[in-house]
This record gives sequence, structure tokens and C-alpha cells, in this order.
Amino acid sequence: MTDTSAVIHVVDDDASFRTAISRVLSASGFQVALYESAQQLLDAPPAAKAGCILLDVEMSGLSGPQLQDRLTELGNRLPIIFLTGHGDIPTSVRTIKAGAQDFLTKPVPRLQLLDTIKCALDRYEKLHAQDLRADALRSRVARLTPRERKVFELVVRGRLNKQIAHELGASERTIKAHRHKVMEKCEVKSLAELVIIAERMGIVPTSEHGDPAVPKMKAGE
Amino acid sequence: MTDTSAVIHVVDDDASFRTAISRVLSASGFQVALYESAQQLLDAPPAAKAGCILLDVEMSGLSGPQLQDRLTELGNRLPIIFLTGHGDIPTSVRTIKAGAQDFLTKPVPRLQLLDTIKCALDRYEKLHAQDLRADALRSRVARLTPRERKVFELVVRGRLNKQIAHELGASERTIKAHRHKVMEKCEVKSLAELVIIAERMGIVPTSEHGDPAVPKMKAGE
DNA sequence: GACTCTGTTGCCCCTTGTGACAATGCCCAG
DNA sequence: CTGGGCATTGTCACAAGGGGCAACAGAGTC
Repeated sequence: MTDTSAVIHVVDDDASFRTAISRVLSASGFQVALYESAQQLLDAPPAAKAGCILLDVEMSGLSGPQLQDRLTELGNRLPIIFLTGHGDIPTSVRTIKAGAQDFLTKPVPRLQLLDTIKCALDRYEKLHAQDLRADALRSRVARLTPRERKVFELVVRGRLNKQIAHELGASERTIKAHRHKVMEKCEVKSLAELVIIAERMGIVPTSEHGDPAVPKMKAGE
Repeated sequence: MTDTSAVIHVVDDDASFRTAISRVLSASGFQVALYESAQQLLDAPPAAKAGCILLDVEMSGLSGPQLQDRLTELGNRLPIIFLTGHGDIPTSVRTIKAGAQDFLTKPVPRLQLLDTIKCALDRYEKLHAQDLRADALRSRVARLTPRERKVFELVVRGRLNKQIAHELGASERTIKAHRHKVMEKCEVKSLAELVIIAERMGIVPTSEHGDPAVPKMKAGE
């Protein structure tokens, strides 16, 4: 079930190609946005809607890979699919390494294109869901005052109120007050949940001293 | 500074190529292991030493990409660099997506090859260091008895001893005992550190109920 | 100047977690 | 059969966290 609200952004300087692909994509229920140059896409607000980008490699002005780099810098979240008539291996490798969804060569079979787009949209969904969760965390932590934030950081590193009080030059009671606000603003009821937030936001340092009491590892291991 | 203890595993069915590349790599201070087929590498114990794998794409028997898949299944940690005389874009895309370090075409400039190898070795180092940290965590948690493990899981989810006692049908005192052993075996002094271990090992569930109090996000965000 | 937000702090009390000392019962391996 | 590991539980004393009530000070705002 393809998401019919998804927008496929097609960047290609070949007008006839744009027309053709637009027809194919529309017929499959996608919304299509056409751009005849990289700059045109950069100028347009790439709306925060589900979708993906079909990018031609060779274009006058910014090339496809260059546009990809620029978009990455700008924090683009839409998966990029390259479509090229005269691609070479080094370029495909570079773009894929840079996070492109795929690198297809023209003429691309209709089904292959649609399949790839489907994968890209799935990927977008995953990324987007992840972004939403990340934003939810960030927005909570962002509410903390500087002082609370400091307490937050020390708390999730296992410091006792007493130690924090000493490190920040305040009384233990004060730390308790801050700590309470931290728990409240972060919407958690237990220290465990607070630590999880901190860990997922990358706030917790990998090691406390030289000897890593809690070494870092990638998720899912 | 290239790690002279690194072993470059070269898999290629062209004897003259093996000889040539072996010479180049040796001259650069690398140890070289030659294989004339994918099977030969699979049969040999790919020692747990630093290094990387140079893989030809077209080979009789298992092809390069097939060997890559097989190695991945076997938990290979050595970065794979493809070297091919007649590579195509789809293959390069597939292998890179499957995690290959790079995909080079013969004849490959000597410097480019050495550069790529250097990157691969760097990557190996990072992966390896990560593995070591992950193993350290795993070995600690592995020491827990089934009961302790259960308590561990509940503790890092923010449950109170009282609640855990109820959930496991034991007295609070018992939970305290288990909890103590958990902290001891995991070598941590605070709940925070324990939670960090759990989180880095992927033990903590993303959400407690339907409403994710602590949504998941990728590291580094 | 009054009000709000932030940061402080004290006192008090209750709940929780920690740790030491001690003991019982079960099951498995030597 | 016996020692060791594992699960259990108790009591006691103490440390640490949680939260209500109250209050004060400085900064910035309306």
C-alpha cells in the first residue's frame, strides 16, 4: 500500500524525462514535484511531508551528488534515489556511502523504480518516526533551566545528591528541588527512565575516568 | 601510521594479480594472506587480528558478493574492499549497501588502494574497540543467574523493589539480595550506571505501555 | 513598583535503598 | 553423602531520595 500522500521530488534537466517519469509516478498514485535543476529544488521549500527525491546525476549547475551533499548539510530527511544515464562506479559508491537510497541507471524498468521508491518511502517513515521520538525527548530536556540541566547531567551519571550539592556549591536541599523539577519536566517517574533519556540523547559520557565502568556500544548488540 | 601487524586478506583467482598485489602490500609493510578462491578463505580460520579483505568480484565458485554475504552471516568484522575488473553499478551498490568498505576497479592506482586500505583498517579499529566494549558488558551481564537477570530487567525499567517483589512473587528482602548481586556482578555503584549498561545492551524496552514515556532514538542525536 | 521565574535553603517526615549478619531449603556435581 | 551455587527471608541500623511547607533574593518583565 503506497502512501498516496507521499511526494516524489524529481530533479532532472531533461524535460522529456520529467514528463515521462511524472506520468509513471502519477499513474501509481504518487504526488510529483518536478525541478529542472538542483537550484530549483534548493529554492523551493521541500516541505516536511513524506516522500523521496529522484535525482539525476549529470546536470548543469550543481550535479546530483553535489546537491545530495548540500541537502545533507541542510538536514534533509528525504531518501535520495539517483537516476542516471551515464553513471560510473566511483560515483555510485560515493553517493551510496553518503546515504543515498539507491543508484539506478536509465532506462530504469518501471517496476524496479516503483520498488525502490517503495523502499525509500518505508525508510522515510522509519526515519521520520525516529525523528519524532527524538524531538519529543529534546523538547523535554530543552525545558530545563541551566541549573536543572547541570543537575540532570550529574544525576544520570550516578552522582548522589550530596555529591552534586558539593560539586555545584549548593545545599543538598537545593539539589533535591532541582532534581524534582528535572523529573517533572522530563515527564519521568523513575531515575531509570531519566537515565534512558540521557543515554538516548547522548548526554551520558562513555566513561567516567580512564577505566570505563560502562563502555559504549552500538544499539542492538 | 599503518599498523604493520594488520593482515590484508586477498581473495582473487588470478595468480598474477595475487602476486602483484602481494608485492605492493608487503612493500607497504602489511602482512598479506592470499586465497585463490572464496572457499579457501572460508576454510582458513580468518584469525581475530586487525586487517581487511580485498575481494575480487568475479570468481569461479562463490563470487565476491556471495562471499561477502557468507562472511556477514558468520559474523565477520573485517572490512571488505572489492576489487574488480568488470564491475557494474548494481553490484557496487549492492555490496556497499551490504557494508563493504569500498568498491574499486582494476587497475587501481597504488595510492588509492593504500588509502582505501588505511580507511578500512581505521574502521576495523573502531569496530574492534566497540566490540571489546560490548563484550565487556555482555560478559558482566552473562554472569547473572536467571533470577538476578529478571530483577535486573525490572530494576532498569524503574520498578521499585516492592513492585519487583510482587511481580516475581518473592519478598522485598529477596529482591534486595538479588539487586545487590546484580550491582556487584555488573561492577557498578549506582543505578544510573546499571541503566546505562542495560540501555547499551538493548535490554530496555522502547516503551512501557502504548504511550512511550521514553521514546527511542539513534545514538548521537 | 508588582509580578514571575529561577535559584536558594531549612525543617520534618516518610519511603526506599543499602549492607551486614544470619539462616533455611533445593539441586547438582564430585 | 557433601560442598557449593542459587533462591529465599528476617532483623536491624543507616544512608539517600521524595515531597510538603515556607521563605528569601536577584533578574527581568509588564
